[in-house]
Amino acid sequence: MKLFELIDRLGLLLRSSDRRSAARHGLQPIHLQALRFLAQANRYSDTPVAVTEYLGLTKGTASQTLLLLRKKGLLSASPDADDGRKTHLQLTAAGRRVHKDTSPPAPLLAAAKGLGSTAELERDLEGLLRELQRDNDGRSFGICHTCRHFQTQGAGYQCGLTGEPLRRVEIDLLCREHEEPVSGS
Amino acid sequence: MKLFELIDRLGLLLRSSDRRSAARHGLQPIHLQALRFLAQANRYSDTPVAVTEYLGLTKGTASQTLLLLRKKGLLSASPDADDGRKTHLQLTAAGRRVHKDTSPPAPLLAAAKGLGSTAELERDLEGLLRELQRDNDGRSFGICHTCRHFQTQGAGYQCGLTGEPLRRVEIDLLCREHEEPVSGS
DNA sequence: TTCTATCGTATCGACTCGATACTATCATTC
DNA sequence: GAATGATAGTATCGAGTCGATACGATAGAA
Repeated sequence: MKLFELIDRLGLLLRSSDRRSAARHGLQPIHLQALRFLAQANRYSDTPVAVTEYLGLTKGTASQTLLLLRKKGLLSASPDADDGRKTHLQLTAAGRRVHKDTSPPAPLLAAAKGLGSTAELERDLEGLLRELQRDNDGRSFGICHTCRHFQTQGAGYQCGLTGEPLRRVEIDLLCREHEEPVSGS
Repeated sequence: MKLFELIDRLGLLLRSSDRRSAARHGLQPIHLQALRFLAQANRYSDTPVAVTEYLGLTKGTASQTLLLLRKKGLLSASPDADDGRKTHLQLTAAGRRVHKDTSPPAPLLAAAKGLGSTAELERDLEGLLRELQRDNDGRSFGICHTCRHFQTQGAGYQCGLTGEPLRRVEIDLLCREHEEPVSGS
């Protein structure tokens, strides 16, 4: 199972690279992961539960991590207008600075340069990812406009699941409710 | 930088999968990583320093992790015959059982099945890996017989760096001193 | 209204992790 | 041989992750 060893080792290297860049900001690797996700999450996915699912933690652990990020001033929180249980999280200016400084890690960027085209590599990894997350928790966290529920509405867009209209900038973000289109469309 | 996001997410899923299977044995993900490495490490690499470098930790942290694995009876340690500073680590029968049960993680195995040939994927990942570890700490931890110092000696093998003869089973193991062959050979 | 599911926080104990300090052994140099 | 420096490993400390458990608050359904 050579493929596993390669991915495993790659993950190890990226993690230790993350550890170093996180340390520059007084953070842990998991904090960078959380910031990366929230920087790309749409309005249905910028909440503690979504972070919990994405990072594969329990909600208690995720809550602690997010609390620390808020305390450090990298995240701000605002209550949902309609649902009193929900909290929406946004990167502050400081949070965006940290995110920009650490994503993607410079070493990987350099490494990819020496590889030429990455198109088929990306296709293969995508396939692997889809299979894995089917097993994991069922959530794919895909990009909004590639979703089964994504609809065009005249000149605009809307989500078929919630019925809400979507702004242009939202359709490229990650969504917790994302589902692969039914095959054969 | 789509490639980064894919690898990042893949690493996250594997890690959380590791976390679950580690928990079944009362362990943390890092313990599985250590066992995986030691199960493949040759006689120059089955020591705490090698684990330290491979996992990208500090030696203090690695020492603690290994101590716990010894306390749990998954690793045994024996002093080096020639160098009083060195300690060699071996998986015990219990350690091998845990390793077999958790490597590779079942979900990945299943995911790879639906992918067909993984040859070019592996080639690409290997290239990426080589670049990354050049940046990281310089050590590639490659397989003995692919090393610049690997030599055949009559019917046997030997390491050109230490001058020691190598047994057949050793030449497929990972080595801390591994160096890519000089190009053009 | 009651029941249940969901969202989020608080607390506890085991463990990771880096930093620092320390011991012991080997290698080099004088 | 003795001093010096490099290498291998351990011990301890504080901050933080992490799962488990418990809890409170809101929402939705029966």
